Amino acid sequence: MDQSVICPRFEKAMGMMSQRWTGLVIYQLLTGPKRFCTLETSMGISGRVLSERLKDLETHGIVKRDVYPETPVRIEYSLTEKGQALKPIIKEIEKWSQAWLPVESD
Amino acid sequence: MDQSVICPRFEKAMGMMSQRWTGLVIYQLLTGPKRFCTLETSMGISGRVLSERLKDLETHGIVKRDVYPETPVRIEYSLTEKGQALKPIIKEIEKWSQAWLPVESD
DNA sequence: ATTAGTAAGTTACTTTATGTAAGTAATTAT
DNA sequence: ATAATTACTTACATAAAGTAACTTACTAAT
Repeated sequence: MDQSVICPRFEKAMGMMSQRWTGLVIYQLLTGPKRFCTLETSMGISGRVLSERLKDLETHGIVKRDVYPETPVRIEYSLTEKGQALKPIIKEIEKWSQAWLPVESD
Repeated sequence: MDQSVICPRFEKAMGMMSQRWTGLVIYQLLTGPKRFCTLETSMGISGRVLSERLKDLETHGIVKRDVYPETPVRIEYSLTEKGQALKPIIKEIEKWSQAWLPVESD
């Protein structure tokens, strides 16, 4: 019953971006590498889902995971080139929100 | 525990766009007004959720609902100016998907 | 040597969101 | 009277996300 008249690549990208938290994770990583606990507390996502999203994004080649064997261990997540290429999308969402949403939203 | 360092307007926009189906509904409406059953079958969304999404989008002033009392009744959904303003976001997603996703995706 | 602390997760369980399929209301055609 | 069509809604099932406690690996303090 899949009436996909829509371009499958577009549909895939949209499917990814419309998963809860994905956009915000990318937004956070646009300002530089971040560690797990920083993302967790700065965006209020649950560890369970953050873990899941980072794995997905890594699988899709959008996020890179680097381990620094310090003490305690430091693990940093950052955007790959493919991930950085999502910046224009985030910027357009930012522009739209500033143009069309009220400053005092409930 | 809400550590929202993020701009609340941006967060709201992102929250909307990252709800399942929202982006695809807008994508469909960018090509002109559509009726319920057309959206339903062309994108494979369930009627239950489509109904919910259209109501939300109408509440947010993004979608307009017009009733034509023909027989059987025709109801058309279209984008408002605020909704049309989302076009650049969709276009950027389209661009990214064409630049970074393989043609043959499983 | 035991206790405590920290980062990065994972696990078990609960709540919320979405899918499925059948049902409703209004109208016209047969 | 029965069937058909559109635009939904409702009841129920499954999938996704939230919550809080637990694990592993390492070090520092008692």
